[in-house]
Amino acid sequence: MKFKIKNLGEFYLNSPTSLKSILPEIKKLKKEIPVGFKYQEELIDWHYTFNSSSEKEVELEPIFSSDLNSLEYLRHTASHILAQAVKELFPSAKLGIGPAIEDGFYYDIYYEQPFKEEDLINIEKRMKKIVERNLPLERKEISKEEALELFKNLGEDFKLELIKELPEEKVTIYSQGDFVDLCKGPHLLSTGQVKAFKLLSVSGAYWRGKENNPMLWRIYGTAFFSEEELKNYLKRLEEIKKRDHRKLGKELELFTIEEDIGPGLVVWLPKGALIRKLIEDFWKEVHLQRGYQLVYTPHIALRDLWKISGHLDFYIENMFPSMELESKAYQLKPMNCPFHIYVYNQKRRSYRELPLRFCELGTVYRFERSGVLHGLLRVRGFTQDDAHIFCREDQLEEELTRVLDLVIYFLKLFGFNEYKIFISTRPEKFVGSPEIWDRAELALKKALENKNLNYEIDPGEGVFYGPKIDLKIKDVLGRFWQCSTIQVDFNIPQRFNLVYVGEDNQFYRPIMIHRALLGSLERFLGVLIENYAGAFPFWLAPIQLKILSLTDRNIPYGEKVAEKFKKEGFRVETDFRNEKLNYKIKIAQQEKVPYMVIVGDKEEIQNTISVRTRKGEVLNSLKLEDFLSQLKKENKPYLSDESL
RNA sequence: GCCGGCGUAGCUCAAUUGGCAGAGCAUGGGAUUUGUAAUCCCAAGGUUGAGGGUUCAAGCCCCUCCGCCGGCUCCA
Repeated sequence: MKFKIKNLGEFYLNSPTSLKSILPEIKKLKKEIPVGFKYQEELIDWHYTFNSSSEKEVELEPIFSSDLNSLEYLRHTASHILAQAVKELFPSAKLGIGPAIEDGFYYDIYYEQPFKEEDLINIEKRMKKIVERNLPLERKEISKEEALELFKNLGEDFKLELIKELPEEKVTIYSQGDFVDLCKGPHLLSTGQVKAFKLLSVSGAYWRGKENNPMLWRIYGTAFFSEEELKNYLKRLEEIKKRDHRKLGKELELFTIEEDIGPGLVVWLPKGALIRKLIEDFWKEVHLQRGYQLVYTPHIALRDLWKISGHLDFYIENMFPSMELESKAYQLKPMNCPFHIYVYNQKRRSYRELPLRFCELGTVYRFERSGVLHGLLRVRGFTQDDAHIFCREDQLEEELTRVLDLVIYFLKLFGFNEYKIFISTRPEKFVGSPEIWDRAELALKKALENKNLNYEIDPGEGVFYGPKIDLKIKDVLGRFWQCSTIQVDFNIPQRFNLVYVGEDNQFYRPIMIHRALLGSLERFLGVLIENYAGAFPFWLAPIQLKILSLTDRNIPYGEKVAEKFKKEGFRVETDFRNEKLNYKIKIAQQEKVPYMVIVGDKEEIQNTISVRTRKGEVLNSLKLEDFLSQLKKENKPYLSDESL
């Protein structure tokens, strides 16, 4: 068998042995030794054995430690080392699964007692010893029967369950020293290659994520090829902690969630409310410009409305319970769509009127289980930047394209230029005909292609009423957040018997698009706080300027300056307290005010101002008029691409 | 909801084996009149998340509940 390895040359193997056999030859090349290989889009390791001679020539792409894929090998091996360490320290522990994940790895392990933070320290120490032992890994293919026998003897009940469900006749196992695990790989050559790792946390996790299954302990960790990368990652975790919107929200007095008011219910404090107002005003303005019509609808409605819409059938576990009043049942709304249906149904609609686009910043209430609430990102009452578009089928693609255009316009405005986009297609249980689903899915794809956007398909993950596009935005720290969603709905127009009159005077059913661009204002602001680290751009800063007086003598001049800014519509605060300038700067800096305007005797005499930016730049003796005209230019939503 | 951890002044955090609840910041008063990230002094501030129990004595130990944090699951 011939192996062609990109940039490394050609190698030969006669009998079916693992790739390790060619390792000595590669070592002779005195080049970096690959971590593993990519073979037909799959990651394989040195332990991999090509068993048939039918493939005479095999092309392999080497994967080096600089390649992102290499982390999969490292972390997967790290998770085995973790499992081995736990088994050595706690022999009665039973192993669940232990994959490599985005930022590290975990292993789910059953044990009679919970693992504590101190246990993690000991486990980590034992892991270091296993790394020092530099145990070579071995891969073996065995039959299912053999595997069942092996793991039965080891008492690994969870592994038995996994093996029974595997479709293949043969399964692979990896071993290192005395430790054996069911695993399809890929792995490193030996445990000694795991250089920099750290265990991070432990928490409960149901076996296979199912609530009636037993709970295992999930130990999380991360691993890198160098100490430096590990250090950088830990630094990033610190940075994430510093930017936590719950912490900044308190420090900057943006919002509060009070035990006495209720879990998951947000109170916007004046500064946070102001940011929200600025975004809302802009949002409304843009929507009106783009052919949407603004509506307002109530927060509760008769419960029967939700019977017609189908929410009581498929959404009830997310709804607050009903309220009885004068023998009528009312329901707090979990969604805005039924209300917009009635806006549509105010009169007989003609094909000429379509598309109709109704938008609303609609506050909805959804019951979320107590354990999942999280700051602004997961709440029980939130305001969607919602809209429902009613259109003809032949308008679907164009409408979807317009929505995408709008969503990207908004996201760019806030500096989000990278996205992950997913199309969710027809699930097993669905309404409407397969044909109309196919046409809608095609419309979604075409709309994305019209905007030159890459996407992935989530097969079968659509809601039962129609396919959808979900958009995840990437923030400055490289994290992804789901905000925007665009959903096609064949169900609700039918349930409410929506029609329009066509050119031929017949009745037709419109298609409805649900869409939220920012998602919910609560979540979006939470993401924004973290993205900006609380330092909002000038147009959104709750306090744009702070006037700092040097001494009490300068207060009247300071007041005059403040008035001029206020007259131009800027948001100004003054700090005329009898304190040192340093102190006032420190405070303004903590408040993340974009510009500190300093007035002292010198400025007063020259009739100027001195400005310090929150980045620390100092501009002395500016003419007020010059600074004002600069600010006027800056006081607009930021657009990275003016052509949008 | 489940598992583990946590809950002390407005905020951030101390309080040894169970032995008089304390500091910094913020707040109020006073002194000082200040030049680019914290001037000094004084004062006030608490039913230690709530309720119950053990004890001569509970912030600390036990039970129940509430909330928060990290996960599981779900999603805007």
